[in-house]
Amino acid sequence: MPKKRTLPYIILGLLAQNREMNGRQITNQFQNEIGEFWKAAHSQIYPELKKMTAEGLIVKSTKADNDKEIYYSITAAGQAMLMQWIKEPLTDLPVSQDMFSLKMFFIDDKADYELKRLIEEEISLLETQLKHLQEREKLLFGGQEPKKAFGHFLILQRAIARLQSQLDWLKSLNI
Amino acid sequence: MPKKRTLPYIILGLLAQNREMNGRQITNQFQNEIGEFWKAAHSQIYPELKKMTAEGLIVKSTKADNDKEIYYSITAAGQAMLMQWIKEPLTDLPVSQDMFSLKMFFIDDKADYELKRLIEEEISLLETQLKHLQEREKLLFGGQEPKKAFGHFLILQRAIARLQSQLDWLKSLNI
DNA sequence: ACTGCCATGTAATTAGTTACATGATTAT
DNA sequence: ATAATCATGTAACTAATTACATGGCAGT
Repeated sequence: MPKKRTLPYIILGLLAQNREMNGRQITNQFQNEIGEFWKAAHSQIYPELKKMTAEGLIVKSTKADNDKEIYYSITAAGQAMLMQWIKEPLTDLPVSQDMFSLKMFFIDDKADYELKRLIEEEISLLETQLKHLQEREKLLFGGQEPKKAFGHFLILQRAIARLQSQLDWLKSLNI
Repeated sequence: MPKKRTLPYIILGLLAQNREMNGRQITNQFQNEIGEFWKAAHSQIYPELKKMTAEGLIVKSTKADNDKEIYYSITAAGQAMLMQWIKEPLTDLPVSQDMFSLKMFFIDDKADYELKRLIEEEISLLETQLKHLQEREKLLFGGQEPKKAFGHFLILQRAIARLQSQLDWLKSLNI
């Protein structure tokens, strides 16, 4: 039994929201909110789009004036597969491959300078990301609960709350 | 340039703390605290141990009465490489491949039943994990700040705080 | 002219997962 | 007896990363 794949579902989800996207537009999605939870390079996406087309989950088309850009749309079969995926129960929590925690884990001595250094670096990274997400929230929703894209709104709220609480915790340490 | 590896450093870190472990003991570490941040199956660990032995980062030995169990210890070269890794600056935040957030992201409608279902499932998973970590904390540290394994203590504290704040946030939602 | 971005693709390699496999020991 | 756990290993496969590659178009 092969490993459970995720990337095809993300692509289906994007195409369910947009009706038509090219490979580059899909790739760019991983630079914002989705990038908090999944990364994929264009070199992985283009072959995946071909595979999904062959499987009948998406269809491609080109514009009359520009045959360089290839647009994809979701099919009924793709829609069905996306819904089935969302309905599958959550079986386990994610493993966040967190270098900060991993390195900390191996520092035995409270007085080790590296401990302090790691905490400062992590605070800096978290603050930058928090600012970025707060700007995204303002840009996309402006503090208002939206009619559509409600899930998107929620995960952005959640990511912000999570960053904020991590920062609070780190700053409360007396190292 | 190949992708930055992490597993060898984790193995070095464990052997820096323990002086001698066999493959199974190393594998088992991924079921507790380290498992929050990294997963590895024994089928990945055994070949890695051989590779690291060939590179002179660790050395192997067997007990006189049991040649089935192979124990490994860290070398000076291994120690040096571990310290160098810890000193490398943190460059970016982890991507937690979180199915809950991903699925939520694709739900547009606040009234969609799947939204409520996902939240309930996530709460259940988080509560189970929180209980587990609270028991670990009691077992390992008993509420006391330790002299040694201070980093271990901190990441356990941090994981618990993070789970707690995620639960608070989910429960505060009115879906 | 040069830099950067749009747009798509392939090649080479590594990391990680699942499954297959063996044999010993311990508990019910 | 037989099931579970200890202990080590290999084989087959997939996912993902890095690097290589091409050509057009827009701005300075």
